[in-house]
Amino acid sequence: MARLVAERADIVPALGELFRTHGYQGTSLALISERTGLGKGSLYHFFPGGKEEMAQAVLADIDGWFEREIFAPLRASEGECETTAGARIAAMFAAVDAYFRSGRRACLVGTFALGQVRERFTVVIDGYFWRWQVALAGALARAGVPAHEASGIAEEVLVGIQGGIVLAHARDDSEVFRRTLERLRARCRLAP
Amino acid sequence: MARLVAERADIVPALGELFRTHGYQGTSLALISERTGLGKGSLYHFFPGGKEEMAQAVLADIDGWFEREIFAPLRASEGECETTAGARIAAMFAAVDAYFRSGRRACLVGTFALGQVRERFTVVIDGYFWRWQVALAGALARAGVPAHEASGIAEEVLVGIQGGIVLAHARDDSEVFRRTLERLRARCRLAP
DNA sequence: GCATATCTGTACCAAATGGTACATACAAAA
DNA sequence: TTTTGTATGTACCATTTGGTACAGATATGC
Repeated sequence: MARLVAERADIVPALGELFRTHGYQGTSLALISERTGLGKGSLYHFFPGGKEEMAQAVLADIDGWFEREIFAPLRASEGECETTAGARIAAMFAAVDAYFRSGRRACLVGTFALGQVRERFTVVIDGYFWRWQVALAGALARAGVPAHEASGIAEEVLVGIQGGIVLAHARDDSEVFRRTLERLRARCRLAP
Repeated sequence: MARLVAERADIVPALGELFRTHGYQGTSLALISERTGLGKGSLYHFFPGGKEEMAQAVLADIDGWFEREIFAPLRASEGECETTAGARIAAMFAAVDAYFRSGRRACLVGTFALGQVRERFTVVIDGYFWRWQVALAGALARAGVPAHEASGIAEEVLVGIQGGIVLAHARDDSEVFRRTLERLRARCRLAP
């Protein structure tokens, strides 16, 4: 009985990839057990709430990552550090491209939003998109975009990212996603 | 044993709504049986291939509907009838808004594209988006949009529709979808 | 009226589902 | 070294899964 993981956080990323590619219902405990290498004993030790708690943990992990790597940097007001708001928006696009692997990786929040499972995770799903849009709109305003346009453009960016992921998957082609990001970047009045 | 349906086409729409909201794996035969009112006997009579054949039938049905109501009208060259290419594009947006119920109804093709199920239905998923984009690009060109821009704008429209659906679901708000369509309409240089 | 092809309900199947119980192995603190 | 809390594997559970078999009901053509 060699110990495989020290804490549950160690397998959350693997769980994330499973839920991404197989959906909530499509991710069976057998599959989870196989991919993580952990038996049911361990799984239910780390996640007493079973599959639902695993999904919640994954969503919290993703939410935390975006908060740290995307939302917070966007919100950081100028003066705190030397980078401009424009540079931070550019950094967001780069991070998004990397995170979603140019559209080859699905957005778990978006995937959950589309199905019936949404109801189980409403709060997280709702918060994720709202906080992203508000943070981006703020950065856009600080970058010189007229206040009444900022929120609309931010919404446009989120729509584009999600749509780009869908089309990239449908066509099995990451170029659609890259082109979309490029276009959105231009829409934010940033140099490529 | 009262007869409920004359032919399998009668229950395909109901199957579509089930797959839309519960996904492929989430749609169990028990659920199908309950919602359609048909027992397994009837279901396997109409769809000997089981669930997979049901999903294929639904996709074929959807594909046929879009071909008839969206793609073909877009392709129709001017002169065949009196409407202009611009009017046909406007009609497409209206039809899309109605079909997806302003984003409250998911796109089954998009949903399938995101998950692992994609592999089972690659051909249909691929064809659906390509034919749509090509037809729309043609109509745009005929409406006066420069040829080198038409395909890009068409892609932008498809991305926007899919992204709009995702965000409308996430926020449980159809306004995001309507705003997106409005914006895309403007992008096609059409009056609202 | 009768034969035939088309439907439909029920019973059944093996496999997989999410989940529980518990004895055992391990590591770190005492 | 013993103790204690943390992991882990295995066996097991009821339920549900997708799918089959088939007898009986219902239409339709002759």
